[in-house]
Amino acid sequence: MKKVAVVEDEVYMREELCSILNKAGYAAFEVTTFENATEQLIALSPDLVILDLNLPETSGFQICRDFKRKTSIPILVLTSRDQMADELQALRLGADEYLTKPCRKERLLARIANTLKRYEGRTNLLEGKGFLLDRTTYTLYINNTSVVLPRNQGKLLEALLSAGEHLVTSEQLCIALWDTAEFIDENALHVNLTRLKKTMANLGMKQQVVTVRGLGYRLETENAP
Amino acid sequence: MKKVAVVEDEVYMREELCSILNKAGYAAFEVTTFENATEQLIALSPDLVILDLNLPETSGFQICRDFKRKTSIPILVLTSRDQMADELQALRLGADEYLTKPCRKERLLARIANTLKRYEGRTNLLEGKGFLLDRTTYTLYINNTSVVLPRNQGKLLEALLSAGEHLVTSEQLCIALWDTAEFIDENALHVNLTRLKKTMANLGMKQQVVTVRGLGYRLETENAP
DNA sequence: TCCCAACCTTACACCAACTGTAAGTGGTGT
DNA sequence: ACACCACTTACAGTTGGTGTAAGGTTGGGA
Repeated sequence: MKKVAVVEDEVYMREELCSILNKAGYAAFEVTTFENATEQLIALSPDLVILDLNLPETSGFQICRDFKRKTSIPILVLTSRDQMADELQALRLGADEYLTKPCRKERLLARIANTLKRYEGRTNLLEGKGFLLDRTTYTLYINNTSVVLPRNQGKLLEALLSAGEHLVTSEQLCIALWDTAEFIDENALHVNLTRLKKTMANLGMKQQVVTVRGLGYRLETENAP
Repeated sequence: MKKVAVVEDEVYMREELCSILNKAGYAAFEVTTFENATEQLIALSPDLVILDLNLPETSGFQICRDFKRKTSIPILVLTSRDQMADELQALRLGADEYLTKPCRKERLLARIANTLKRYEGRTNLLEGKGFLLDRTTYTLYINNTSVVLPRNQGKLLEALLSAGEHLVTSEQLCIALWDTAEFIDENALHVNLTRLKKTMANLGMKQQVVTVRGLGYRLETENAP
């Protein structure tokens, strides 16, 4: 059953929403304190967030941006603010839908279902500069096409990618590959790195693996020519 | 530059839209005859389609369904029909956005940008009941996880899926597998089908392969228990 | 009821792709 | 110039996908 988080300060509205969601077969969770709403949401890790914009103590916009920066969970903004500027702002900050109150429950449910559908399978995607990586299958999406990376190359790219563009030591990479660093096989690691570099180059990826002599490796974004 | 197709019968509206799109940095393409609109769209393969519902000779709903069955390109419905029933119907048939005319261009552009962003990397996904299939790599997305199908199983599932739930003959499946039906190897086909059935069962998929004796195969959706 | 064709299952052997090994090359700092 | 680290390449073992073939089931017509 899909989890939906409801971030709304007005009690009656919140309960009404939860009731609708539960009847429609979702598991609804209420967020009732807002100063650390983003952390609460991350801890809850729902499949979708319904977010009001007018909140006490903080702004819905703020939550929207913070949450989207850390997750790829969809956000549906449901608000009484009907100014276009608000809508544009919310969409720009990463909201996936923007509905204004009052909103009939059929429309709300249809939009929720629609949004969830489009996020199907998107849960395990890691985001790189100009590409996406599925951490489960190591399918790489780039330039409107996709390739399945060999397992080792996938693991390496995942390890590098989840470090942002920070340095990753050989040891960490060994653990990523073989779940142990006891008997580090530097050679095998280098071979696998070479292979990854080659396939990334062949795909024309914007990010490339850079070695930091004596320390480890990191991803680096190519400068525009 | 992203390609946007405009399916709209009213000349003034169409040109206006294209002008807005071009100014915003998209490459706009007009569709002006509608009886084979789906084929035209497929041939064009834009990054997004703007679709009117009231068209001569055919229905926007029809186009929406047909197009979504064959591609995973996003559709933004832009129509003067403001009845909720129309909106629900469009969303159910696979539309990604539903805007009613008149619509300010800022809102339209914001929604377009938003939709395109969320479709990044998803261009080759075929949609099944409760799962998605990447036609390039045969990565299967189901239940918040993903698996890469062996190539033959992927080809078979792709062939079955793109026929909706209609019948597919052995001959068609052979062509899908080996690009020829000259020397049909019924046996090898059956073995591959068995394998596909087994992996689908193991994944607990809602759709399953049903054989129609003497005619061929088709996908069937399991009834709820 | 029996029979035959269509279909399914299973096991096995071939083949392609990925992986680690190992030997040899390049390049960087002292 | 040397030592050390990093890279490249080739090769062989392993794994997993595929077609083949043989035997088992199913279903509809005589």
